[in-house]
Amino acid sequence: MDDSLFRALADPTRRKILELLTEKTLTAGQIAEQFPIAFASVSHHLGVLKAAELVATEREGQFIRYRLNTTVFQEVMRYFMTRFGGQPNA
Amino acid sequence: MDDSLFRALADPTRRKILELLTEKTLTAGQIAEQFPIAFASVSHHLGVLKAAELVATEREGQFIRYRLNTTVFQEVMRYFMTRFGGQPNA
DNA sequence: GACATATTTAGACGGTTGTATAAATATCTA
DNA sequence: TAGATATTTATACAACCGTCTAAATATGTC
Repeated sequence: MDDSLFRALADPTRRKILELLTEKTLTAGQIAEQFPIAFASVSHHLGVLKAAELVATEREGQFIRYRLNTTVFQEVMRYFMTRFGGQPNA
Repeated sequence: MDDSLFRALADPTRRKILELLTEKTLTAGQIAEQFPIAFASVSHHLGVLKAAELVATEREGQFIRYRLNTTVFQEVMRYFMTRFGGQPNA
């Protein structure tokens, strides 16, 4: 399991970004304006999420549109199911 | 969702500890001897896992026995299922 | 009580991380 | 091309994190 994935999930701002993206795709600006921190800081978080392949991007003119990469979430869920989804220990 | 939970999962040594505990319960020493780092460092990791309630402990004479807390894992899986388990976005 | 074993706690240290501001890059419009 | 908007990159800095050694705590044995 890739370490960058869990590290990316370890920050609450990044998890919030992911939750926003479950509703609909959003541009970087639309995401940034929902947080009280600087745009550049949100951009940094987006970079972390993208490096972990939790999100994907597409340029749309001046804008860059972000969407969830659901494939990787399936990997995360499989990780938990296969390792920790069994019977409780004695 | 509690922040300590994802932060606890963000370290590979701690994830390895959790995987060891899926097999059977183990004492702190049995866990520590499986890693190339100092016992005190493993003890620190165990403290983080315990604070996140991913593991629980029980004293057994001189030893302290660690076991998985499967309840919290169910919460983690529910988090992913409810938020990211749906249809891919357009 | 004295000593050995098991484990945690305290304090220190270097590397990483989240944030900020400023500069750079990319696109659009006139 | 010039200027406006959207976004990222560069740089800096304080806070956090993983690790270490040493000391402290707890239990068992003599």
